[in-house]
Amino acid sequence: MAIVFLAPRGTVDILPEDQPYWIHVYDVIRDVVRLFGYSRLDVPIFEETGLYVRGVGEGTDIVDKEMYSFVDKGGREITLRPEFTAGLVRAYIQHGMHTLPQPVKLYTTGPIFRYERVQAGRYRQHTQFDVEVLGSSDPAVDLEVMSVAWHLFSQLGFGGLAFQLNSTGCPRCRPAYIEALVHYYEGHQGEVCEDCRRRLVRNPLRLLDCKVDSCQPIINNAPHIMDYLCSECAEHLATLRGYLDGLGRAYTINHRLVRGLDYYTKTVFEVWAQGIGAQNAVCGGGRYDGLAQELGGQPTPGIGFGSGIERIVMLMKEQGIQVPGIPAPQVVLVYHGEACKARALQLLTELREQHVAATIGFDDRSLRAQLRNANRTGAPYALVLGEQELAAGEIVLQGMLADGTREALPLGGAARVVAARLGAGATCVK
RNA sequence: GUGGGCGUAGCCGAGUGGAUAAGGCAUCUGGUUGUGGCCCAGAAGACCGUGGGUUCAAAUCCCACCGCUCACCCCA
Repeated sequence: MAIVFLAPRGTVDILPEDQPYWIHVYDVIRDVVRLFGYSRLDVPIFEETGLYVRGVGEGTDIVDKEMYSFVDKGGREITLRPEFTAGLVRAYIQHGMHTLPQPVKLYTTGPIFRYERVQAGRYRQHTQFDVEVLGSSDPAVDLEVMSVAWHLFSQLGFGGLAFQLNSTGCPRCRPAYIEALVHYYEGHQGEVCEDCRRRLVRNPLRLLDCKVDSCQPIINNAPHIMDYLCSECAEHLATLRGYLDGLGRAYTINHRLVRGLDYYTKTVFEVWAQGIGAQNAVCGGGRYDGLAQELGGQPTPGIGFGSGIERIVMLMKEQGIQVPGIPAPQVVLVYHGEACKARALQLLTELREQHVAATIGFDDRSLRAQLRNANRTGAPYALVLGEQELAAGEIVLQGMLADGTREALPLGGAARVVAARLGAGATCVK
């Protein structure tokens, strides 16, 4: 039989065998956000296109070539969310959250859509854990947000992650830096790659990001934004670094860290991993003190990050991190003959009402086939009901983990007895 | 958008011009009219990615397209 339909390019099915990783990541996220005092706010999967054009910025790759945009039946311009921040800031403004105690600490998880060429660790639909803190420009909030990421990765058991930190300045100091950078590169036009000549006019900050060998000496001698930060931005970074050093956090100041969204101001950071392909960022974020105002709200500083769960799961596999398995049923019902099947279905319901995780085989297969499948589930017990037992008003409880000891129980009230028997038992993990 | 690699059952994979396209895993059935794991036997499952070309003969050689994958760009 030829397979007709495949998952669309850039999308993946998260199969049952992968779910333990995902469940564990979500469990850890839940613990971390509780520990840090964050509230969940879910925003729609699609928004008005203008939100992202205004928020993320024209000229960014996301807006220029990566948005899944369409016109709905009502003629509205709609875009599948390519990031979380703009939507969450929109919700903050829409619901008057400036009236809440500030800052407001929010998180969410869910799918993100970007029309990109697929490669290892990069999908057209991926899932992010997103954190945003709105309403404070205190550098301690920068520390707080970075700490959420630190704690998450530490709780997941990762080693060898590299935290990268930089400042992108602000609208007051960044133009002077860009001007200096452009001026510097204009003197080296003949030496840099073709892409860099294009970046020079389109997006000068990205010049620092070039990986072409011949451009590296030029980058190394390029002016640093650190030397151009205004006193406010310089002080903000210095204070944050003081806090980080005080906590003994290892991080690298990366002069070349520039992020692809227009709204960033001051702090930007990423977390890098090795061994998951060329797309090595498992977390990226920064401060966006001008975004709320750009979106029509009161001036409201903010900072946040997104972290890609697909990449986190890749890294867990790469690092061999163990996660809890899927619980097996506690008991599997096995029957022989139609009368027994009908009675077994009643017992199945009774067991579930007693909170016993119970399953039954279908399609009237042979006892052997039913036991074989019961064994495969990893269930510690089977309950076998055949004509003999039914006639005697009994049912056989059979242990499945060892050599299969069998014990006859009265059929009436069997659910209660089994529930009591299993109640004290360990949770069974396949 | 650009470049590299790869397309043989659900999965892995042999086959490099010659007849009905190996084998393993998984699935189903049986060996035990009512008892799982191990073992054994059998069954089912493939328009060899699609289309065209070369040839007496193509899974195999050539071309195009499609798909997957990795990398560039950029990002999570």
